[in-house]
Amino acid sequence: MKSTIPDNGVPITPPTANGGDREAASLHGEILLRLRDYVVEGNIPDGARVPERQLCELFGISRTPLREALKVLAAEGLIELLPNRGARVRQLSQRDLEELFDVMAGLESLAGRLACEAITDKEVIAIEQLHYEMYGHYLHRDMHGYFQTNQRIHESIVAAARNETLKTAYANFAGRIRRVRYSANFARKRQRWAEAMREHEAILDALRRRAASELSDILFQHLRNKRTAAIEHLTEPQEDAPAAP
Amino acid sequence: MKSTIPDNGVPITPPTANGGDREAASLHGEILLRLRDYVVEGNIPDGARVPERQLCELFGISRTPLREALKVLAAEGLIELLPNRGARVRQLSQRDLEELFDVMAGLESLAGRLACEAITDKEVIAIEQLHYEMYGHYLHRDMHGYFQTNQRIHESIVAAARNETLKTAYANFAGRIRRVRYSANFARKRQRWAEAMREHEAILDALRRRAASELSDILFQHLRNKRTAAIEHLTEPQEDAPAAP
DNA sequence: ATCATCCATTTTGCATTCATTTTTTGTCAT
DNA sequence: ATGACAAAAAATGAATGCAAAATGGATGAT
Repeated sequence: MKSTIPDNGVPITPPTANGGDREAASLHGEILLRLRDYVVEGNIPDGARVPERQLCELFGISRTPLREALKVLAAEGLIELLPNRGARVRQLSQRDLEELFDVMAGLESLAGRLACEAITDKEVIAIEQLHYEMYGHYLHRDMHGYFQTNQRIHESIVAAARNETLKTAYANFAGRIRRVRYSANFARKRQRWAEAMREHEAILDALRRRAASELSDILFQHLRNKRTAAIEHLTEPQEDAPAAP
Repeated sequence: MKSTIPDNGVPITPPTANGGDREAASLHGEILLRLRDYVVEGNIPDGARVPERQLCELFGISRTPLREALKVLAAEGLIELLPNRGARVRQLSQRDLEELFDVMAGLESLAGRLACEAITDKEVIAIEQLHYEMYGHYLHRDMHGYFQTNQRIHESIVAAARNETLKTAYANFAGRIRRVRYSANFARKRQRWAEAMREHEAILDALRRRAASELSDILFQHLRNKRTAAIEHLTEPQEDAPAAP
């Protein structure tokens, strides 16, 4: 007789679409991670077909695990599956991007709200540190450093929300956008940069006061503005380098 | 020479994990839909292993497409993959449920915000209609009807957000929760029911005024309260049937 | 009786094979 | 040359095969 009592093995495969952790016990899991990076990093042009056989050679595997990974990437929205015509890299329309940014904004807005309930003083201080670091990058017009620190701040807020489900979803959507960022590097307008700094001040302030609703609002607006800048950048490609305040 | 110019075929496979639309050109897509339903409807007990071979017989297919579907369901978070031990239905801890509810709350909060930007008067009126209908169910203590209408209201709000990406993500998370709901039927406390009605009044009011931030707040709080009720229900199983106001 | 060990059976993971469909190439008529 | 058509080649999607691992049960020691 077969028992339906759950066994207590440890799940190795990520519980949900997962770009963060670098674990992989099975071949298909390993391939999933590698292929996702491969696509996100833009090794296949937008809208181009995913060369199944070539990738098999590249990774040194058979088609079965690769195809399994493709199905997952399709579910994540990174690629599309065409009936009898394999997979192709999903080309995001401007509308798609707007939608993605809005969802990201919603998730971060949520993260801020939850963070207010759970964040420790120590964590707030750490974010303050990052904020000043970022301000330094801003003053030195170091865009790369600025972006990196900016991202760390947003990640810190998501981490402070104490919600793994949210974190995973956030990582998933971030991955989809990152792919676009690789091809078209988002340069911000000077004006927008100063604005963003001010918004970050407000974020920090609301976080200090644990003002959940307020933080939620500010974060959404902040991401919304980012969205506008990004979309504008896509339509009229180049923009001036940022200058000091 | 191979061209990298995108061909213009029509993608049939859902762009992301998709429980809503009933399309499927490929076998694995068909199986994905059927298997997802099969799991969500609770045909396999919590934490039990997913019998690969049996399901193949049930669906009349070979293992390959089934295994592909399993990988996707794992990515969606409905099942877990154990290395060399197949798949098992993911058992959600109380913490997992709390997280899921919070993410749902965040998504609906976002939906409300976006809806305020895009919703038409006609749509608002339609939601008002649903609201009165729901009130009728409330007065008649028709819990089933109440739930159904309630769900339609929330879906209407999500639809009014005009964001397919959001809608898809919402459906995905809703599916994960629905599985739990099948096993433990969420009965609400009488007091909570009256409260929920009041909250819905406020939701409708904010929606009429297109008060984005306010609606966002109310929706989050509304879902938060739902969460509390649901979790309480899980720990102390049964509760009284709702009475008239 | 309880527990550990070994072996048969089953299951899993991946590679390989096979039937279709699509894509490319080649031919011919205009 | 250009286009239509047909055949060859390649690809996709699914089924099958095979080695490795896990499971279950029998055996034997304590």
